[in-house]
Amino acid sequence: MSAETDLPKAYEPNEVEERWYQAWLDQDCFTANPDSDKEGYAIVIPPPNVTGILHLGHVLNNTIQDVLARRARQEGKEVMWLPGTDHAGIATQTKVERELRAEEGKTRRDLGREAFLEKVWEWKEKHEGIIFKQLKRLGCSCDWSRERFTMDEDYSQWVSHVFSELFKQGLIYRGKRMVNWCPVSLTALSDEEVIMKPQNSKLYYMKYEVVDSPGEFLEIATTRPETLMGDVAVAVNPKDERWGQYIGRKVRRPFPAAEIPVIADDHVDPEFGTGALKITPAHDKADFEIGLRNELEIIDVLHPDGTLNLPEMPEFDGLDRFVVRRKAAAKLEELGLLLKVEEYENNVGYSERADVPVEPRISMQWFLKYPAVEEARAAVADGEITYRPERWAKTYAHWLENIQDWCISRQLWWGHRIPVWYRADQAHALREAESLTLANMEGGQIHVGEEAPSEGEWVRDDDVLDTWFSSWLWPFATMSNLGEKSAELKKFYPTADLVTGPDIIFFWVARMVMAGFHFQDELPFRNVFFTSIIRDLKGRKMSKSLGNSPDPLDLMEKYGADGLRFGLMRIAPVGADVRFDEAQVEEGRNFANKLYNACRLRLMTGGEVMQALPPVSELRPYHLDILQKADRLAENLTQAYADYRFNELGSLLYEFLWSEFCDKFLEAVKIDLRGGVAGTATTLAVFDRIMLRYFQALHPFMPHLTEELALRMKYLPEGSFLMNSPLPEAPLLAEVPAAHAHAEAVYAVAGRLRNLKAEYHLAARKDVRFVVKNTIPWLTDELDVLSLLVGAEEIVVDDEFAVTKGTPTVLTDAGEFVLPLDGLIDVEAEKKRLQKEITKVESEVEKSLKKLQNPKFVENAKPEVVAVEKERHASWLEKLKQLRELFSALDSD
RNA sequence: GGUCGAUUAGCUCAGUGGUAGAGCGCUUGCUUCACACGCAAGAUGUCACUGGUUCAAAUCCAGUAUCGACCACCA
Repeated sequence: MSAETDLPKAYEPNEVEERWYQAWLDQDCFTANPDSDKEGYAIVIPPPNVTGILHLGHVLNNTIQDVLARRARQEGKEVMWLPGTDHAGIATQTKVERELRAEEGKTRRDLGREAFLEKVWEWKEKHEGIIFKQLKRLGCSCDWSRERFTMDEDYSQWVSHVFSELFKQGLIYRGKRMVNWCPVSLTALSDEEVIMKPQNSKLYYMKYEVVDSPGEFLEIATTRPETLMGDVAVAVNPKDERWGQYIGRKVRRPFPAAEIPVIADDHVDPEFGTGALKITPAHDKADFEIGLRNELEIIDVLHPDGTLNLPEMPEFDGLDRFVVRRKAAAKLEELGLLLKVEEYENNVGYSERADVPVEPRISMQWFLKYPAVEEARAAVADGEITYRPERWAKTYAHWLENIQDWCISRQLWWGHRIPVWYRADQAHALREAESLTLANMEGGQIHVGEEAPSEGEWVRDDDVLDTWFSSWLWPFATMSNLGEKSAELKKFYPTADLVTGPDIIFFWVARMVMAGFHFQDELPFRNVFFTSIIRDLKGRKMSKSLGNSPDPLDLMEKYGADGLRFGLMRIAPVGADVRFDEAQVEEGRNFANKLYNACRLRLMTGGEVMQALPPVSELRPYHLDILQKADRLAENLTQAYADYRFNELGSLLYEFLWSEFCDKFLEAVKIDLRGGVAGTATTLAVFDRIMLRYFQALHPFMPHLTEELALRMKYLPEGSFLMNSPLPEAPLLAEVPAAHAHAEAVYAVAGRLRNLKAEYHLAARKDVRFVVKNTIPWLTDELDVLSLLVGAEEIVVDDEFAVTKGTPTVLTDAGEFVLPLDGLIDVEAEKKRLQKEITKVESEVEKSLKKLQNPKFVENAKPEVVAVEKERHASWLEKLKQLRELFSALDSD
């Protein structure tokens, strides 16, 4: 016996996985060659935050990408899976600021821009790469030689170039606009970074006195009394009869005291509150619009950090907006102007990162009019880009059709600084200018570009760009330097598949499509696969604060990377959320072990690897059956890949190996595998031919295990890798002889006989004998296998066998099987068993009869459906007849 | 308010018009010379509800309920 028999009984993945990953790296298996003759296939990774760590969402997402990449290699394509990270402006800066405050008690302003940025770079150096180490542990076949970062110098050149181009095209402008302001991060946010959350608020009803009619009041409802100091008008709907008489008159704002006009505006909903709306143009988007329409003054009463800016009212000045809300309400009450307060649930916009309510605020920002909007819309609508699941295409289209200019400036330090320079002598005026456009550049007042002009003194804009303003260039800026049509770009762009979450359709996917068209004249990817959100068993999102998010590294330690990959892929439905259960990963681990043990069985038999199949004439039904199923598996996998049905791929692979290959085939040919029998060589050949193909089929899901087993089984020449071996094209069986069907028949009979044994509590007994009567001819050749499958001493053919009363008998398609127990069995028990079966069969007969007697069924149904039904009915009828005979034999004395 | 999903076994989910499925869990029996991370047998369903289309509906259509996601300037 060889050393292989000393293989441990259970597969131990950890050492194997580490060893194979290193081997792949050492042999440059993941490195893409842009000069290759093969067809190019590329995926760009959705760049994780540079200092991020791996969570289950990443595992799902990246496993899918790895499966696609590995499959594409097997299909003979030149694969480039390009990895990289995102600088994640707000997220990273916030982390560093928090650390700075905790450790040194300083703010970023205490350090100054340059020193602070140095800190952030240090932080980045310290924490970057963690997530990639984790992806390597998972087995991801990224081309690590091409790792990119959105703030790499080359990449930054792209960002600045794109800004300049868009500015020169008149698509970027600067202006004072109402934006979403985060009072904690002290920066503007895009609409997409604002999360609406339902909030238990209060609706305050108050009254403003009518100036020309003392004692008469206008009633107003608001959720934000803290902004009333910025009120410049009260608006009512012109059609609202209750208030029409006040339009054009004035009411008294109680504090600071002022007379403000009552105006008419269609926006006001007469049904809501009192039908009168206080107008605070500085602190509400809708009010701002109304202010513009009515040329109202803008009074800003808030500091950027959300505290009140109202020196004339020291009781409020400097206090937080929410404190002032209560104080203002109290003051109204004191003044007798507060009518009532109602509980009220409304939606409040929160800052995605800082998780505080955003403040609508007028500020000077840079905006982009999106380019290539129509092309981007059409690409998905016309199917040039395929969305999976398709329904996200509608979400995408809706966004593009209602697209708003993108606020791209951020009042942060970490990021790409806006490449705009102001002439030093005019800097102050330019910074405050109502608008800045192309005209200012043409007039020589500003310069746009990464470097200041050599002549004269220039100062740079202080703001940085939204992180997504760099991410949207990802598919091509990672592949080429500015101004260069790189080999990579020629070979791999457009990329094939993008795998990402539907939550970033607007942030990222849509914008990449626009950038692709605008800057490369070409869409950036052809397929977008949207992964599902992973939830816990209670349906909650995974989150750090809930503590319901298992660490993927722990899971890999416990179950192996392959186990985690397989478990997750099997449960990832197309387009719905996944409820994560560790038991599913355990299942993946168990599956790896099952395969390992099937191979262990083969290794224990020993013998050479069989390179060719014996002629079909030498194959038994079990061989034909499993070969045919292996071919069918390959076809089904191809189809499932075409449809991106990863969960189905998992199920197909699982089902074939466990149910078909192990439970049926291996059990049927076990004698051969113990060696030294006539059939051994044939069976080994079938095993080897199928298993090599199966390793390839499974490889994208379980790359480490399959490489390891292919090596141990000596299926591949020394030094070659399973991951690089192309999928075979020809099926294992060119033609399938009819005898393959005998195998399934034997398995079915075995099931019935095992069932019978169990009913008489003989499941564990190996010494039982069966007699078969009226069998079909070919079965006699298969009785040895049948005995093995059933766990019987022997099964003999004896048409003359006299069945004594009470002897259990089962009817099968292959004959009448008797389990002679010679009086051990209670006649009544056997009658009961038969009666149960008769009842079952009777109801089947009735069901199919009913169907066949329906003339409309016979007329309208497809002929093959009717034929099947007829056959079914006939066989049930025959069975019923036989069962009744058996039963009456018991009954008669 | 609008849009889009989901609802199938105790749990997680497959199932695109023709006999309701898998894994886990549960019950029973097995330490059988690949595997107890295993083997064998078994029980378990108003396919959310109400209508409609059809010879035939878990499947197609309409509505209802519940849950969820996204969009939206009712303060």
